Amino acid sequence: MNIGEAAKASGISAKMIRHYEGIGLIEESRRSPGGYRIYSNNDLHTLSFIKSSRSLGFSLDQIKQLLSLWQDRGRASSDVKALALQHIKELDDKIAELSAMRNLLQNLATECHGDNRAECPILQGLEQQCGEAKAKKT
Amino acid sequence: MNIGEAAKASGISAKMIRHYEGIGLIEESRRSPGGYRIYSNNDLHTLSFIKSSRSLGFSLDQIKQLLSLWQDRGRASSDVKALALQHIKELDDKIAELSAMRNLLQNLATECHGDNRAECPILQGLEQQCGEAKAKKT
DNA sequence: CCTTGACCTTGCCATTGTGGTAAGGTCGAT
DNA sequence: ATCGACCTTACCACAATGGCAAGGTCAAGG
Repeated sequence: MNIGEAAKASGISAKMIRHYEGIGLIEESRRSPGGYRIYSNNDLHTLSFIKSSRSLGFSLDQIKQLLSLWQDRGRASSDVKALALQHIKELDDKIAELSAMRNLLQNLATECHGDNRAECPILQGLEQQCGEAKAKKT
Repeated sequence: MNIGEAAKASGISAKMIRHYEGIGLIEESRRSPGGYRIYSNNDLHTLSFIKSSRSLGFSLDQIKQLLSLWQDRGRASSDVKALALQHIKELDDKIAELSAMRNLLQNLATECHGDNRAECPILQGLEQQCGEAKAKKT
């Protein structure tokens, strides 16, 4: 099947399929005489695996590892689990970070009348030491 | 004060201060005869405001709006609150998305023995319809 | 046989926010 | 005069995705 069909079937855009090939996440596909990429059901299976992994928030780099474990019959499930647990931790950290932001902001917003007067606890909060909320990049 | 001191005092890197100037988030600063940027306490105040806003997860675009409201004596606090509520919604959406991922992944991980055998429910989950987890970009 | 339209190809640019590096200028102190 | 610490601009990079443009392929229908 062509890339368009593979895209539709896998839920990954044609653009991204080409990109994944370019960065070596998937192998270069076979080509038709005219140069069109051709995908087998097996390829589609791989694309779907990638799609699922992306849906769970794994990075392309992590997916590269997942893929090689997936294709390694001699893998230890502990290796997979380690990757998963690490990602769960990343998710938890991010969730905690966002929740902290949310709560701080919610507090400020609650105090704000939200009328046509200029006085505004939200702006006052931002003006002050509000930066205490440590928001680290991950 | 020079950009280095302003950076240290505001918690925003010199690199970013220049960048913010470049994209018009802050005005071009005064310059010393030698071409060095010079910052006043007032400028520092603005930088701190930006820092706080970033800590709460506002985008630079949103911060541009916040800044103009902040500097507008005739603002209505409702406008600020609207911005804040919108951002809270964004945060909530993101948190919900990440939590959904986390929970799905946690379920898979719980079922995985994590030993040296190859059988692995996590990989099996990714292989199957796991893509059900709709993870939309925001 | 030739045209048309749908699909494919590559390649480059944009996004968001931040970091890095390089080549050079400034400044204060010795 | 010189040295080190700081500054300047101007590029490149990341991650993951989208968009556009100029051109090639292919199948169907006239």
